[in-house]
Amino acid sequence: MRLVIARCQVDYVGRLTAHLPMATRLVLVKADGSVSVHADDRAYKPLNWMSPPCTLSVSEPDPETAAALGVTEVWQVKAKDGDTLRISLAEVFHDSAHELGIDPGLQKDGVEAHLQALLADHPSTLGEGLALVQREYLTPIGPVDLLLRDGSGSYVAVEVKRRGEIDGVEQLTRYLDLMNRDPRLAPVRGIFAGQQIKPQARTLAADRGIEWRLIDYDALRGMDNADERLF
Amino acid sequence: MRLVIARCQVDYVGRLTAHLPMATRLVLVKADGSVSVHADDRAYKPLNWMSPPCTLSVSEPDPETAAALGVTEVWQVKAKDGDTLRISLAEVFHDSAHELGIDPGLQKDGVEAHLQALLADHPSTLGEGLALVQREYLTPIGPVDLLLRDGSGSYVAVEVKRRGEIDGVEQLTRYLDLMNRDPRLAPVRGIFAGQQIKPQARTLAADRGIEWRLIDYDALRGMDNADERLF
DNA sequence: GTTTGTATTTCGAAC
DNA sequence: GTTCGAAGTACAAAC
Repeated sequence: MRLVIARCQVDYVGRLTAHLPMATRLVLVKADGSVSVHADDRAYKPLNWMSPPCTLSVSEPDPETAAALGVTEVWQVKAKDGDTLRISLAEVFHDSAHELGIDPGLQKDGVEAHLQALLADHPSTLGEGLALVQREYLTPIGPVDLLLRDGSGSYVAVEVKRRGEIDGVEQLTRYLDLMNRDPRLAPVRGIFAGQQIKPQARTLAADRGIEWRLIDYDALRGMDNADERLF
Repeated sequence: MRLVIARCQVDYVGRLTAHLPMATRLVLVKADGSVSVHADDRAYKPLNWMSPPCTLSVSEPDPETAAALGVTEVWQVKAKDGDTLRISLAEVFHDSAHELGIDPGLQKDGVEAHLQALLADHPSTLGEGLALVQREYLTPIGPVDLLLRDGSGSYVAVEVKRRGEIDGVEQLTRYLDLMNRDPRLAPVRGIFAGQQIKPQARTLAADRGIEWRLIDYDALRGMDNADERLF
């Protein structure tokens, strides 16, 4: 990885045309050839970037820009589809290269899938007497996250979201409409479950006769660990 | 901005739980307090990050981790809602700080808007005998980029994209369906125009009876300059 | 302040 | 390879 701190001007021509006036910035050139330009704020998004695969070529500035802006070097980063990032470097304050090696990669925990798995193991969290029939129960328009059965034998369709929003309620509504047309399943009621559920999603769910449940992920995980310890 | 290249282990607890095993990475600490951790690939997204506002505090590792992993320093980055990024530093290969100042910011240039303006000025580029009726012709479901009329007086709806993809064809299809229900407009035919048009967009357009046209942006701009010179 | 929509989205999985 | 959906999405505009 090469780290360059320099006064530079950046021009991008590709999906849009963008221009960064001359200022001091960090330019990162990574081992995969990708290039990014960072300002001194914002953690997530670079000011400008070129995703790999792309190729960097260094050239001299034309005499006028060299004279006018003090540009000493021009980096041209090109993608296969012609997208171009042009970095015109003036003063270079820092320039260093480092060997990093391949990263072992991120281990994620707690995504929607895990939430679904935990709820599948502990369906009673969603309501007294509920039992799992099937995960990812397939309907013609897609899979229902959890299909449960309550104490009286009625089916319950559950949609699990990390953050419950309106579209999730719409999705569950479509499943319920469909399932309730199947005499082997009907009547099916719905539960919308999420770590968070937006106010409007709650309102819509209630309006559709769908129950909603807030899920305490940490508590569920605790139950799971307790299980592992017990058995 | 502080640049640190170090062997480190990273743990994030917040909206999810994530873990990065010990490896050499770049850690960026920006002037707004934000922190990001980069591997030696991918331009856009850091491996891990903490968005501002957040606060960084440095502490000693507990003796066991210090002994086991060689951790010499622990950085704890906390957001207001409790999200925490913990960076456990072992070997530090590089550590430097730089004053960058406030960035003047990105200037985006709407190529699509310009393309539309140029085509409005030169509608015959899209076909013999075509003349402009209106730009941004409003339908109940949104504006059609260009409404033209051909030599026989029939209307032509034009959708302009820098990169034509399937969704653009779908959009134009909706406009055409609607406009063709208006007896004052019907029959309306469609032209899908773009600097690039993806193969599947071409296929879909053809299938829908929509013509597509590749636009030479530079040539159009040339025509525009020529006009300015003439008049 | 909250909701909605966009992004040079990126990224991964399913098909 | 293409399409679809999720993301610790981030980010800006509209309400």
